Amino acid sequence: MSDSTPTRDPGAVATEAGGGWRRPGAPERPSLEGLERNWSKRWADAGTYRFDPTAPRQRVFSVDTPPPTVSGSLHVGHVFSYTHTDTVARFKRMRGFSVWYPMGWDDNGLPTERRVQNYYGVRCDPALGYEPDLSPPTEGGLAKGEQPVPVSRPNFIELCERLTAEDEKVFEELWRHLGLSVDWSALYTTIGHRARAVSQRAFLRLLAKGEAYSAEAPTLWDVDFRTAVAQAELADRERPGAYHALRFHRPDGTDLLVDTTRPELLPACVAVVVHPDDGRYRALVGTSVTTPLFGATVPVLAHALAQPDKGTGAAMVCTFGDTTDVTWWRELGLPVRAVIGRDGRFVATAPDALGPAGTQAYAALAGRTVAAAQRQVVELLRQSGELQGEPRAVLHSVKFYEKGDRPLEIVTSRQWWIRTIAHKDALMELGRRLEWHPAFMQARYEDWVTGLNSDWLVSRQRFFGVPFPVWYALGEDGTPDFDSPLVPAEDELPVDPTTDVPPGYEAHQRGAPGGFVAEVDVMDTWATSSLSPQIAGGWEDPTAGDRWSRVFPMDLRPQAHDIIRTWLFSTVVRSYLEHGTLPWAHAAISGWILDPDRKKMSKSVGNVVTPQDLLDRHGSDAVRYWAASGRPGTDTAFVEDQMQVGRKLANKILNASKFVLNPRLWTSPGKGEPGPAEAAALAAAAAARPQGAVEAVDVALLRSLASLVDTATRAFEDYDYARALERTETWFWEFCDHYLELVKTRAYGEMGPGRAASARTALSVSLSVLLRLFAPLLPFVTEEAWSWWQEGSVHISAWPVALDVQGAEDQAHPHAGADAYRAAVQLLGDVRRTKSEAKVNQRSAVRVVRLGASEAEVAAVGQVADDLQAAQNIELLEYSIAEPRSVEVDLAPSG
RNA sequence: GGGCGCUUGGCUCAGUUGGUUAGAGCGCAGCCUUCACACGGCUGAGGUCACAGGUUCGAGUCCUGUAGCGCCCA
Repeated sequence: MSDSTPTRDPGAVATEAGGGWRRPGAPERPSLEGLERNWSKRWADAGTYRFDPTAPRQRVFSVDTPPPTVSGSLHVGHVFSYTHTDTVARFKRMRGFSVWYPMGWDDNGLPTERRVQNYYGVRCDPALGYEPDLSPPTEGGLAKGEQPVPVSRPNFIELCERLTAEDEKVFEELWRHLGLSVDWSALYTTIGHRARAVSQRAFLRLLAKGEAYSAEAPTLWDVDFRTAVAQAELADRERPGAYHALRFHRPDGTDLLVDTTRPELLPACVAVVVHPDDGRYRALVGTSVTTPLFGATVPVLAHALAQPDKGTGAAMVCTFGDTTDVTWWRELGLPVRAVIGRDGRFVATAPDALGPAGTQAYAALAGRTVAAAQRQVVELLRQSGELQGEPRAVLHSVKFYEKGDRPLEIVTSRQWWIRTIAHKDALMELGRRLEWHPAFMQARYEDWVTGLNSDWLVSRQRFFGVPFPVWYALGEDGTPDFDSPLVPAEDELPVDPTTDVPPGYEAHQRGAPGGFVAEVDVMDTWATSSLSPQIAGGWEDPTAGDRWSRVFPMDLRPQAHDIIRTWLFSTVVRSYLEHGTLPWAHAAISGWILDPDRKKMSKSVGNVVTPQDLLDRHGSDAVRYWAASGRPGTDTAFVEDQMQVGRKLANKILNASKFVLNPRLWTSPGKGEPGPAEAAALAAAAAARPQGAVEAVDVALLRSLASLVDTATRAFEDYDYARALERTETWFWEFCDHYLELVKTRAYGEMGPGRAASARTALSVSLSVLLRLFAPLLPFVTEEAWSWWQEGSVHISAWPVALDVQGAEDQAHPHAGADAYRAAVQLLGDVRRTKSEAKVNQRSAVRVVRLGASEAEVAAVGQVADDLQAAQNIELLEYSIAEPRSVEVDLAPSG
């Protein structure tokens, strides 16, 4: 308790400070410990980040959040990119938008299947029946040598759901701890009821419009996963192979040499092609040759895709060795002689076109793997003398499923497709209309659209996915009618055709002649996640009110650049086909995290760091600081040093706040204990236009702050959170190191109440503005400091506006005080240097400082002389006009 | 093979229309502690901006080419 009166006596003030002043806001020792737990709970309880469904469209900012795959754990790359999005969402919220910011879990598809297989030690066998109380053989993986237990499809799906539910709890906890300002009531998954209904509804509409269709066609096929694979999931990999020169036989008894890297496909050979301009073979085109070993007669044809400089220039066409074979087969009207089955092994029976000798030779291949069959064929060719010379090793690129281990084969099967080729031009135009951040990422999209060579294959021969809502009528002979699929009404969705019954049929007709049969394929996971705006946003959802019309088209799609050709592209396709529009106005593309050696972080390299551990050791704000330092679209090194820097910054914010909120600054001496009324008054003063700042340096500071507000606002508007952070951070350290030290004494009231008030105004306005500028980036520490003196959450306070910061009348004098501040900082440095070189305390007294400088600088120093003297304990400050500039600092004799 | 991005002190990075002695943090060296903060402060050393040409009064910044790294597409 103090009843002291205003005084200029520093000693008296010190006594007063020690005399029991209480700080109603800032704690005695501010700390970063526990902020995450405390504030994430309070935000959840208060519904701070809840979307306002009544906000008009123009006041809504909607985000199409990427649903992370729940098939393992989140890694630092996730923390990195999700933080980027969160900073933008928080900025927009403070700008007055109602932010639609859902979270989704991608628990659909192959990654989940694989994880469930490994975790529970099971494999799905669709032929088995459901077991109600099945308990899996293990939780946590099989030991070496143990075989997985086969389980039914419903049991398998149950296990998928059980494990993803566990994973999702952990994920949500981590995101809350990181401080993502997600509206958790808007959570979605990609396998849940809603996602299945939306996927099926959207599919049925495309089917009705003819934009989705099924067709029997050669399809890239992974023999291990036993599913079709789409173009977007391909990866070219360099593999060693060998050219084998095979002797094909001409009617005149001479040989035609054909080079191939896949001699095992000889029984599937349907033609030989040469380039039309290749003079060597011109006479052959239109004739026939006989294949070695198998004795099939095949035509020699011309096609521009034949490469004269590759091998002998004559290539055999097989059904099917690669995608070029498919092109030749289609464009030259060739027959199918399939030899490779869906299991990747040679089928049991030889193609009909092979003669008796050929059929006999084929018997040695039946049931073999591709690799074994190749060895066998080469051996037979050697014996028959139809292999010319030895195989020549070559390194060639082979198509793989991006998650697969063996080269893809091409098999003919019935699949579902969504039309893209017919819409190439429109899709290209949509890509141009989308605003890309950074802009150069658009090239990835254009490359992809330009290179599209087939429609989008959406069916997968898997178990854990959204079923196609389709049945086929069976004829009296039991043949399914694939051309006119049976479909459910939209209000029945979602359906599972393997258990539900199509309209007009009874359950007992399943599989019976004249009855029906279910489509057993499921949709590829991208066919569902491409509908993330519709799933989360409430498209055709009666329980969502009119939310859809308020959030769509969305404002922002944030994602990483590696899934531009999949997720981004497919979402554009679905939005275009269903709504005729782009799904969003902006796409913000994050880079990757590289380890300090600039390698991409990945589990296989073993350089992955778990995020929870990072958050525990550095604190969420510190980790966010590191993440927000990574510029949009730029790969960023994982450097823990940066997190320590972030932690220091957070700590500095707490302590600078504590200083500005020191009751000695904002309570009139003699008025007794400060209370809530004073705190409210201070908060109000900080929010109002700072008319009270009259001293030159205070005016200059606020002007510079106003400029910072403009810069940070523009940066955020351009999705450049990194620039906003960098500028704000730089300004803040400058503020602490120079301004704070310069005006400290005056702010304490030692130069009178009027001059103190000017500094206090600048300090409180600066603190208020800084906390808000930092809020999207460092949500925990800013909320903590804000709570010491302000009502409500900083995260729903108004983003600062430059005009309010600098004051209206100051606009007319934009340079007021700037010279004084600059001169003060320079002289401050001069004196500090002298003291540092003399190895004395920075607080030690200076007997005299003599400055000779330009007229302008002398005038400027005159405006801050008192502050300078106080800050550096200078007894006598002399300044006069002189050139060149000189500074003389006489320290007081020690002792 | 086509395309995109990157290359600035030991490390991580700023440097927005080309303009005075190229900046910051970390690290390093030296020094300083009651009065917001030792998760602190002050001071300092350290870079011919990958390389070679060109445009210009002037280039880290624009143009051309080369090299290295990374990625996308074929």
